[in-house]
Amino acid sequence: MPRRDLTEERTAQILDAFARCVVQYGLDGTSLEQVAEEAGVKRSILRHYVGNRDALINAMVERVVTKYAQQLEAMVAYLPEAGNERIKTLLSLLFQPEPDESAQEAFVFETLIAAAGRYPQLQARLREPIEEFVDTVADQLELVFPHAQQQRCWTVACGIVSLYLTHASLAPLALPQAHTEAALESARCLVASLGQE
Amino acid sequence: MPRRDLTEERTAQILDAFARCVVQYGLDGTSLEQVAEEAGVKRSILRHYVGNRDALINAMVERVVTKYAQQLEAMVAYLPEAGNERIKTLLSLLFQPEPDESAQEAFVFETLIAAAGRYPQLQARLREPIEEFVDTVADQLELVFPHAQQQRCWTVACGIVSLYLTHASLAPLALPQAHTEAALESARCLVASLGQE
DNA sequence: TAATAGATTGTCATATTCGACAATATACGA
DNA sequence: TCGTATATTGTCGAATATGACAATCTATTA
Repeated sequence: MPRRDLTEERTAQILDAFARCVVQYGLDGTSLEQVAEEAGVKRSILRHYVGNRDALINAMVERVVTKYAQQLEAMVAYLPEAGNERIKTLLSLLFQPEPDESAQEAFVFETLIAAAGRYPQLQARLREPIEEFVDTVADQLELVFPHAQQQRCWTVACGIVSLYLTHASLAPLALPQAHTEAALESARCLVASLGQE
Repeated sequence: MPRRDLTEERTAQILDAFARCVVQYGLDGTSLEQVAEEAGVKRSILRHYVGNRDALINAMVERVVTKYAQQLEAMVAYLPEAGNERIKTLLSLLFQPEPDESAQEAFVFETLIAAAGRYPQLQARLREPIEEFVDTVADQLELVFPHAQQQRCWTVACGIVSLYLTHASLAPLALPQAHTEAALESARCLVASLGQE
């Protein structure tokens, strides 16, 4: 007899709006009023489905972390089987021009990282996706360079992820294409070092 | 007969406070009231010396950019003459554990970068310090590897700067020491590639 | 010491924010 | 069709934000 449960849709709608607001107004500087307007709902709705700011932040942290994991998984699934092409494709995917939306996601993540200094529990929660990203890249490298030391693969993976993160966060600057190419070239250079043993 | 001019001190005091607030409340989400309180002055003082939010933001952009340039200059001046040690010292300086204050500066910079999407004039202003950073590192590399192609040096410089930026912005996560070492090792690997021609 | 330019403080009107809760509307099943 | 659980809207009070400007204080120097 009750009405259809809209919790999931409304929650996603509100958290997406929150992410957009955070870019401009910060994690603690975004008013719930603004979020509601950005989401196109009344503030009472926001309050009803999510709660106060603490609840909003916690919900977004979970959303960001799971989204990250999904994207990573999707990317790995997309890679071709062939060993040679596998790393090549991986690097192409990482260092392609980023859509605007992606830059927003990157900045929200950085905002959460900066907040980790204040909210210690956030530290551990945010370390996970980073570590997982690095480990996943390291796994791919080990597949293609079975003779390389695991530690070397991990180090190179760290380097690649670092290069990618900067690439993503500097996107709004619209630097000359050469910067992206340099990042890609640097990543290739690191990978190549694995084959020289 | 007039009183001593406090414009510089007060402005610096206020802009530093603004930077601290921006980390938590964002560029447009920080109330001038909060900035004034953080700076330990009345809001009227802030208004007197700096003005409204637009003026505050513009002033901080200039401050961030000039600070960046000064720090870069100071670092280069500190490097030893000896060619071998020069790059080694440079990398040591870049990839040492960052003080908390530095992480804050990095995030403020990222916040401005994210805002560059909204304020196009910011784009050009923020590109400068990045380009200068890369060019400076490239210069150091050319000094030590005179036989390497200039373009290769620039590419490696791009990579090193990227690795550094990620290192700085992930600092609040307090990742295991191994990550910093991996970034340093990756940077060394890129540098080493210049000597293999 | 007295005059003065600038520092500092106070206050007011208007607008926004947030939490809380009451009130209403509507889709679904019985 | 009707009851009901849920969605949605409305509103109130306390707190805070902002711009403008008036008022007061104080270090400096003539």
